[in-house]
Amino acid sequence: MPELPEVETTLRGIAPHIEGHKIQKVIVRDSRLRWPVPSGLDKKLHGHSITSASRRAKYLLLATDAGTVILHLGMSGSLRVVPVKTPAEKHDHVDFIFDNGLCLRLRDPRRFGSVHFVSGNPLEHKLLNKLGPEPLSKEFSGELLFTRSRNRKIAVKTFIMNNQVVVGVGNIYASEALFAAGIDPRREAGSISKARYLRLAKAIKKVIAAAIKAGGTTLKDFTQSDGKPGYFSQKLKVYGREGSPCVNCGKAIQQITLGQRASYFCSRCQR
DNA sequence: AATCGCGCCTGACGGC
DNA sequence: TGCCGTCAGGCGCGAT
Repeated sequence: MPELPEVETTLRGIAPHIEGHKIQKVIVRDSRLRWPVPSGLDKKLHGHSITSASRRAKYLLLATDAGTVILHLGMSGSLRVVPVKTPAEKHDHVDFIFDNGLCLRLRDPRRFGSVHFVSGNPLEHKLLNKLGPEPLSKEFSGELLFTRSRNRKIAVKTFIMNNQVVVGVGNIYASEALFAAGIDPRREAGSISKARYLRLAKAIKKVIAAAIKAGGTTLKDFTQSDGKPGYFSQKLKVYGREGSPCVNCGKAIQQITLGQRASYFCSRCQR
């Protein structure tokens, strides 16, 4: 379940191996991802070098002078850099083979991920052009949350998970940030004060930055078979801890469903 | 415009 | 041991 920190960790792991390198071949073993992998990728990309690898929200952007590959890891996707002769395993759907003997390999058991190719500006792509600010950018602030939430009746947790409000706040970190800010996830977004949104924005930045830092600790092994970023090892204070004592007050953490998604909180510490 | 609920998909897990 | 039902979960999309 890649959240933004895992995608960022992936980016930092793969970028040094692929930037500036020429694509020799693209192999699509299974094009049935969330949307069909575009046909003719090999023809479009053959002979072109990656000019930059970057990220927008949870989308990875691999730019060439012929166009940009947009990748999303969905629920279960992972990207690894492996020696080109490494045998593909089950669920290894797409390979980008480079002239440095390495292969960028997309694995995605549940196939919720996707691969796109655009010849123009990738940020104008339909999936990207309505996205809100990056959580770690200065454009994302408590002011923005407050302004955008006026007259909104949805639960605040659902609100901050809306990609048009702010990107990259997934289910885990939404719960964690609301706990850190002391806000009940069920509260109506439009009823929360500016002061509390200032706290919440800071909490979102803090929890995501900490998770990226934790993920970074495994980067040195990124080309090895174990491509799992280590952000799960960071201590989650509420997520997945139903029934366990709150780290602040000891009361049992509760699990509820909001917007068809598991949500965890402390009813004493979060109001 | 805002909100709600669906469905894609497979591995993990619980029950028998 | 094996089979089956259930669930999770990002997120776009159609319906309301």
